[in-house]
Amino acid sequence: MADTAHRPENRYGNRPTMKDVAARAGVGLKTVSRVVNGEAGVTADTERRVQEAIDALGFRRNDSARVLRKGRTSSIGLVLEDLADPFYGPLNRAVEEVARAHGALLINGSSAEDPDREQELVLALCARRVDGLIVIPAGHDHRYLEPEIKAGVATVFVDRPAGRIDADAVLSDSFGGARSGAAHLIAHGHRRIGFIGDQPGIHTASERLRGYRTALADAGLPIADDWVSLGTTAPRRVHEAVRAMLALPEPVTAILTGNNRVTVTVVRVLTDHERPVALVGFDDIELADLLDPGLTVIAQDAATLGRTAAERLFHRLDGGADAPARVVVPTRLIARGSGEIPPPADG
Amino acid sequence: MADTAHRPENRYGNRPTMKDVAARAGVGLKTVSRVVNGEAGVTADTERRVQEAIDALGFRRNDSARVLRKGRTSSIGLVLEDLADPFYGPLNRAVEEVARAHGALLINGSSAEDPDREQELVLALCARRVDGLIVIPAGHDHRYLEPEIKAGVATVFVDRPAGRIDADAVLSDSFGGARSGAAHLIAHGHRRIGFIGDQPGIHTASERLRGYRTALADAGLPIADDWVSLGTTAPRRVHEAVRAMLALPEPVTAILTGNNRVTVTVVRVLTDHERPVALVGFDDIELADLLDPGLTVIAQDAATLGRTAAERLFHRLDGGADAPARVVVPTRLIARGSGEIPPPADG
DNA sequence: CTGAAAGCGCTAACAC
DNA sequence: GTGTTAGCGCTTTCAG
Repeated sequence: MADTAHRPENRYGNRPTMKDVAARAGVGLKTVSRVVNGEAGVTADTERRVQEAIDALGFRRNDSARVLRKGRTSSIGLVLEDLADPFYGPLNRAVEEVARAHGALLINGSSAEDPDREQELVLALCARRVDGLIVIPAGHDHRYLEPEIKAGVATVFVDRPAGRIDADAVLSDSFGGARSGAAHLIAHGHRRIGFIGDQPGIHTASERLRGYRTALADAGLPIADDWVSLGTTAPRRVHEAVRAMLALPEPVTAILTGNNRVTVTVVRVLTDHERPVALVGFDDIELADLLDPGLTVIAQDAATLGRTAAERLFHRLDGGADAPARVVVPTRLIARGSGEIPPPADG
Repeated sequence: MADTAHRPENRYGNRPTMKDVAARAGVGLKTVSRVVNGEAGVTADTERRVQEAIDALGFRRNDSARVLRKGRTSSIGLVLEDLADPFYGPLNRAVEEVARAHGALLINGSSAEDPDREQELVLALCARRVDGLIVIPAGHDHRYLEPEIKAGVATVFVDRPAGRIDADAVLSDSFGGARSGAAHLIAHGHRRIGFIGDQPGIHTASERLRGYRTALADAGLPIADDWVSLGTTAPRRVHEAVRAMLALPEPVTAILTGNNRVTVTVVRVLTDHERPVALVGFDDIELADLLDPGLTVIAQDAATLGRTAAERLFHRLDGGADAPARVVVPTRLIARGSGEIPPPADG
């Protein structure tokens, strides 16, 4: 047909349109639209004829066109650090469930902890005109989002706050969690407690360090420089940090870790160590209860983090115009054995 | 302005369009389009003026309109069972990386192992006109996809094959993996080996059962009915199955599990059991090497599964028209101790 | 209850 | 180099 000759090659494989359905059913375009969208005002008989044409043609509404006209995509974007990280799985799922309840689809992407990639991804999502955005930030400067937010893209940050802009954020209680973890070790008699954390530029990492420091200060305990190690979560780096703390003239008798990647490496090192060393890890880990001793952790509630953020987002989309707020989700200390090991009698 | 009065309320928060940019820069619409898309044929001076207008207005191209015109969304859909399941994390990420390399975004969703929800999600993605679809099927009848596939939606199934349609599938070697796991236990002297698997309706579950049966048959070993238990992965169900096998007059001396949820429960039960029982689990588990004994597993390569499926998808999108194929990704047995426990001397 | 016309914001095709 | 026109497939508006 001359009519279709102008179409781009792979134009949806030449799918039928409402116009095609209308022609086949012998009705007007708008009537098809009414049937497809379940609107009232169509005779049962007309509806049947239209439905037959739809089935015969294999018609499915093109939401791209619908979106262009309606101005809403009914989709939200979620940018996280790594889709493969088990910590983000429950968060991702929780966001999805809320989105689903609001009839929205979820577009996902990983920043790979790279600020440029984060920005690229976020702006691509804005170009797609997602209704809202949930971001676990990799970068520290989100001013690039200002025009987008001004233009109406609701945005909620999770796990870490936004940098240099005022925006909603839903965060775990890193400070309180780390403080309670350190306090737990102190309560079990430890006086030389090491902290092995992530890079201090990361908000949660510095908050956890602050919690550790506060707990020790509150207990009137000093902190030696040798007891604190911050850096990448690379096993090698962590491995060396642990060995160094245990090789001190007065070695640490307990360790608090700043996240689960660090924890795993520390567990491996301690398994080979002759003397028992107490350990409290930040973030829960699957099977932590099956280890011997069981791993005592400060558990974050990733699902609540995601659900809260998504609910906040849809609150905004529903017109909520209150000032940007910071919501803090509590952590929970789960004692399983490793954090209850007492210091050696001579320590 | 009267011009904007007709617009829907929340129309992208009234973002500027190319027309607005053109007016402000004093150029034609097409020139703006050229600048935005980096096309050649624009003077450096014109380009600068357009760029200034873009920045001043905070313009960002509306991809919804672009998609409508171009006929391709540059997005693919991934439907999996549960975004929160750690097994799917690496798969998800691998798919994302391939999509990203092809300039496509990823729309994600969970079927929650519910065929109706799978269908609903898949059809919603088709309405969005995703270029392609990667599906971990929950249901067993995918004929609902026939019109979509015919209309040009490339579709690849992963982890389990499609039901009642002929489509590409990328699968783990469930049969070979289970067979090698059982053979491993036989090689270590076991003659009474239990199998605790998932519901037999699930393709991978029945394949793994078949691998178990084949290994025992190949070794000339009989299989008692009491040694095989299939059903949900609910801890309670698995717990009872294990206890029953261990309470037989001639109890099993080794167990092969059908997936990681089952494995976790079995480990818990065996920890409390007086006699050591050998265990090989299907699927690797984080920290499996830290358990005592270390957990011997048949590891699937979820990332390869995802990458292979995504590559196949883009191969199709690039015009690949070969017949639907089934690609099998090998598994790997990782011996860590639990699978090398010998049977008791009297067994 | 039904349909014709306009237009969402962009790109393709073709002028100039 | 640049601009004009048409139209992607749908929803909105308004007239029958």
